[in-house]
Amino acid sequence: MPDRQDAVPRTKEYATGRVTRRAIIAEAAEAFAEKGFHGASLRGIAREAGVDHATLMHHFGNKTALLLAVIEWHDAQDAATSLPAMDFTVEGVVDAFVGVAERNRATPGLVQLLSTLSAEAGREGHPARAALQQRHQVLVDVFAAIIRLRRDEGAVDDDGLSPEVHAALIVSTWEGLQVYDALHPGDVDVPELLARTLRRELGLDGPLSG
Amino acid sequence: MPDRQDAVPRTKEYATGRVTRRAIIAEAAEAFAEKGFHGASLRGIAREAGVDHATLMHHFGNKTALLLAVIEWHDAQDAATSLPAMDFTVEGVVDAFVGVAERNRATPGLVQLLSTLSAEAGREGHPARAALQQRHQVLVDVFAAIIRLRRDEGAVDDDGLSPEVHAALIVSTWEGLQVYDALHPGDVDVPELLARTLRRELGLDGPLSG
DNA sequence: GTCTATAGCGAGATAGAC
DNA sequence: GTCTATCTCGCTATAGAC
Repeated sequence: MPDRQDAVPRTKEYATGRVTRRAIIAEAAEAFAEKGFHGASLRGIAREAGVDHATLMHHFGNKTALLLAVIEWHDAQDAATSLPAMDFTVEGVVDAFVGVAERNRATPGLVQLLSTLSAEAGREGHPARAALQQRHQVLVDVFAAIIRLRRDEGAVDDDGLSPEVHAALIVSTWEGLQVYDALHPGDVDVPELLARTLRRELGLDGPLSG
Repeated sequence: MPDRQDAVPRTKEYATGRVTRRAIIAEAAEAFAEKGFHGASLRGIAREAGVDHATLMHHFGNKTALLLAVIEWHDAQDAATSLPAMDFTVEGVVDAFVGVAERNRATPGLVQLLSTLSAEAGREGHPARAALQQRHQVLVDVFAAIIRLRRDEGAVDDDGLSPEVHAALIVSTWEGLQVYDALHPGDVDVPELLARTLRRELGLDGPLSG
């Protein structure tokens, strides 16, 4: 695998840096998913993208920020099509998120990277902390709203937990399942267990049997 | 903070290397919990322990192995007192593990490190993968045995999941809660939510009330 | 044999020149 | 916006001390 110096043609748009950024992100997505976060090197990614190591650093600042850019780019492809199409009903929300879990099976490398990042960002001052907190918060807000709705409908009974805490418990289970699945391949079926959890917690398995 | 070269006296036991190992582990535990896995440097830990960087490498091989040694050392202090005292009843198991979760609150740095390690080890070939798999398996075995017991007793109904998968779901929830807690401090009460989850899944909240 | 030290490689990250 | 130079780091290989 010698020089791919000219994989990105030096067009006018190239001079703006956008092509450079996108080329780096594309190479980084491949490298991270293939070799893992620590296994991939910024020098190698930069070389494959046809730029210098310091140029990559100029655009992204640090390795974690580059990984975040990769994840955002990956999310944008998924969310742009799936989430807007989600109707805000209990069944719609469950189907949408189970669908995300199912599509995640196609990119286990990125899921594992995201799990690692979530755990790493648990430390104050981590460069990705705010982004990961917001990422969780989006899920918690959706689930908490559904839980409130279902309690008002009488479909689930109030267990004494605030809807937000109950939602956090669901999100934690989902994330924990992804970690467990990566560590014990084949032992658990993440989309199925997520679906079971959601149906039970959101009262879709019959009147107050959950 | 200049040289602490002579923090460990050159006694006869020192020559066996055990004192050196323990001194390194003690410094590593402090450094990892304080600065995180990547923030702490082996050179710094070695310097604080009064040995050379290469000496540390000789004893532990790599940074991850040192972290594992720290965690094993931490576990040994906890497990040696709590788990043998656990009676193998449903209440006993729940109390024992909720107790572990409560004691974990005292060392959030190490818990966060372990969460990160679990996520990282989700990649094949990771140096700590086998150790983390076994660590999970111990928990799954205990919970699966209890679930079997409770099903035989008729205290919980068979939900169609194997006891092992159901146990894996519980372990995943616990681990996920620890990650969530580190990322959103104060939003969730890990021991309380673990206790709720265990009581519900193991049928301690009344006859088949789920 | 057991333990410790030296030297070097490639990595992430920073600073400054162009 | 890009590159050169430099820092410290994890890690390996190898040799020396007890």
